[in-house]
Amino acid sequence: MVRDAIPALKSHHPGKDILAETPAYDLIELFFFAYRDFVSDPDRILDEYGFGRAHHRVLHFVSRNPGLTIAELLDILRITKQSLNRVLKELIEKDFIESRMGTSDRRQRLLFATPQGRELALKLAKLQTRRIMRALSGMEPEAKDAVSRYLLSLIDPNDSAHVKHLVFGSEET
Amino acid sequence: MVRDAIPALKSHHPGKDILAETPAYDLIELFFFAYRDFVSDPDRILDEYGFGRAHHRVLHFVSRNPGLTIAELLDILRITKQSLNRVLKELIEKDFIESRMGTSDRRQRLLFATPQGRELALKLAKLQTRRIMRALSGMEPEAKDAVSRYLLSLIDPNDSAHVKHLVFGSEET
DNA sequence: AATTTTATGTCAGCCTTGTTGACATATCTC
DNA sequence: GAGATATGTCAACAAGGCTGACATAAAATT
Repeated sequence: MVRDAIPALKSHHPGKDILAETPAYDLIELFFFAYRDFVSDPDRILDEYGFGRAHHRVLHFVSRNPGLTIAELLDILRITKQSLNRVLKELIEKDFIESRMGTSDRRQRLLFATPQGRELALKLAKLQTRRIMRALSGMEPEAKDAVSRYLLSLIDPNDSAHVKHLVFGSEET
Repeated sequence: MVRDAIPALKSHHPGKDILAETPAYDLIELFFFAYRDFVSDPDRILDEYGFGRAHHRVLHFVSRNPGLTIAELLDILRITKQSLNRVLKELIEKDFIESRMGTSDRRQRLLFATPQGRELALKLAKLQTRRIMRALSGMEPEAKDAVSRYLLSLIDPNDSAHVKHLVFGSEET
């Protein structure tokens, strides 16, 4: 480990061993509190529809990726198909998501948000965006990019390519 | 795009609709994926002890804030005392946390992590720190500060002072 | 054509972690 | 002494994870 080659890893306290990894309590705890509040916004609205966070996640990714298959969705959410099916069934019954048979592979189900589903997904995304914009508003323009790169780097390296494609891959306009 | 259907949402600059708040999908989704992976590291170890994420949160904040009271812990975690008590009881029984009667107010319970508790808390914090350091390692030194300020600003303004004090306030050694 | 693999659905039951409501106890405050 | 406060506890319930087993249709392989 060529520690000195990476300034960010250099120790501020010369006595402390860098390998002991002084815990980054600040970033750990801020992450917890930020996430806690970040997901609380949608909760209130979801309640009115009889939905929970699990429904939100499914609706969000389906709305953002029309034609998503069950397998791809499972890979994104990292839950079992039984867990997914419970909430997905409700979203389909209440007409927020539509499931069509695959065209090339007819075993697959291609998922689409209905107009009603897209509307709710957008409403929730805007809510969260308002919080994000408020946070970014006081910061330098480069900050957003730094935050974005930080979050991306927190993701398991195995998945980062996949996530990158999902998040940035299909930029319309 | 039926922008003209809702006059109140019409933009001054065609194309850039301020009030429509184009969703920050990138930061929304990256936050989800980053958090998903961030909490997954400790999960594996907690399993070996028969603990879950709820135990982790309690142990973490007690370890970081020796003498924390039940009320303060409830305020941090935002859960009911019944939920807290379930996991706290287990942590006390298994000797990871110790509960002492308050000195000035004997109704209060002051919580302390035992040596075993501190050890586990530290082990988990180091695991998460490793992920954080890996993410920061490729970035400019100012990036950490930007991320920190961003996360802090995501928190409900009502709580940010409290969180700031909790996270940065008591820098011991 | 027969077989195997794959994508999905579904039943049944369990666990963790959140919730509400009611009630008990000790201690502090007025 | 009366009332407020900090905590503990019982019971029941809900959301959203999990495992295991089994079913079906369609694709892929042999």
